[in-house]
Amino acid sequence: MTPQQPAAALPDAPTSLRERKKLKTRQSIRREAYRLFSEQGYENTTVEQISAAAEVSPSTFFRYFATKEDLVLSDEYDPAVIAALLERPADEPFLTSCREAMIGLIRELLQHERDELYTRMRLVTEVPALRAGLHRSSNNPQVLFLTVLTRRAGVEEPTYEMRVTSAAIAAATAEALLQWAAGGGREDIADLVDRTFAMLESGFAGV
Amino acid sequence: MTPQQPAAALPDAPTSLRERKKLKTRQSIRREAYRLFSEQGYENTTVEQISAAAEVSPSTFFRYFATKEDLVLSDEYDPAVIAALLERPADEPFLTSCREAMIGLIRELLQHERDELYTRMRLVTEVPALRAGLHRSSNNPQVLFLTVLTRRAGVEEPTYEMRVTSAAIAAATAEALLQWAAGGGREDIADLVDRTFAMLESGFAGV
DNA sequence: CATCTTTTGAGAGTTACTGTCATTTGACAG
DNA sequence: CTGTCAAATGACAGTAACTCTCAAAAGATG
Repeated sequence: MTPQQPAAALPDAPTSLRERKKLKTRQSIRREAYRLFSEQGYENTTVEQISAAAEVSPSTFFRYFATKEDLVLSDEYDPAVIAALLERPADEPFLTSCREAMIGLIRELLQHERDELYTRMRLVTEVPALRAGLHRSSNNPQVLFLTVLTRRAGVEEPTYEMRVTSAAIAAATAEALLQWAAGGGREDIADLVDRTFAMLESGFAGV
Repeated sequence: MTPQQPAAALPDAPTSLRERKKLKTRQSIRREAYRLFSEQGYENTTVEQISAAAEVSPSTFFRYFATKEDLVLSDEYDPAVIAALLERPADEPFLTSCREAMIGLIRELLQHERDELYTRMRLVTEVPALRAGLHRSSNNPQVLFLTVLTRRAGVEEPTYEMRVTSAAIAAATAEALLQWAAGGGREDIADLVDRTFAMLESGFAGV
């Protein structure tokens, strides 16, 4: 491991008034939405209610979030994940790169946004629509891994092997996060991720 | 491998007139739907159009298929998959059981319903909504594998290790089928599945 | 043929989204 | 401070996938 900078996981503060207002609106929509979700559930909460609570029009809601699912599933971590993966030595086994990168990022994330992450993952475990939505191309972690894998190999098109690898890693990682949320956030997530990758690396020897 | 009966992959013929009619309606809806999909695409085809073409009311459509996605994603293979998996020796590594069971089933399937399988997988590769829908609990292969794993271990609740294993296997198997469809159905699917499981078993050694 | 049960169709309602257009609001030059 | 332009917003109309309810049609049964 090389010594690290504080990991640019968080985008920098906006400058103009316009940008600041947009950010506030976005946060307001998210906050009100989560509040309503916790009070009456995801399915029983309409976009109209969320918009009203956040004091914007439904039109505006959909300008900020393409779908109601995106409210929960979209994040801004993609660039950080890609960066962390690319920082790993290119000759390291990809599984190792992923394990180290993911553990580092998640640790970072837990310090700053633990509650939000927990709420979100909790929702994903409980709402079937969200669980499926995880695999929509817009927020699919598989394409992230695939992107890095392809770039690392220095080729244009990913091979079949790369796709399978990315799919398996994405599925396993998602399972770790879901397990963490399902367990009330009490388990050590780094340990979960570690165990998960150990299984992948060992070819599921014990099972 | 034990010698096999002709694999009860297909449910037996219905008896009463009522049952025969229901089956015909179901097939008619599916057939007209696929025809319309191929003519104008999945997204551009409405349930109303499908219902009209199949000469049933939209109400009836939703009595036969819970959602428009289900038209493509639902199948009747689950019992066959479970049976094939349970036939394997319980002390065999689970990956081996899955590989053998899946290859056997897919071979069987290709002989009888190759065209339909191809059309469906093709649609899944091309329509993002369907790709995500693959992970809805109703048609999620992961829960299939998980069911068998749990039963084989003779426990009530699946362990975390079982969940990760099922998730990885399901993701990898899906990738094999999708790759087969994406390649125009020309590749040998048994070979694809074989390569896929080899990757899982080797711990993705090459990557 | 009469009756009971299952299947169907009609219709009204909900909700997530899309597209358009006029209005508002912040950015910026003079 | 003012006028102008671009970006953001809201109002509104429309679409399509469902859901629910109820009455009519059709197969099952004695």
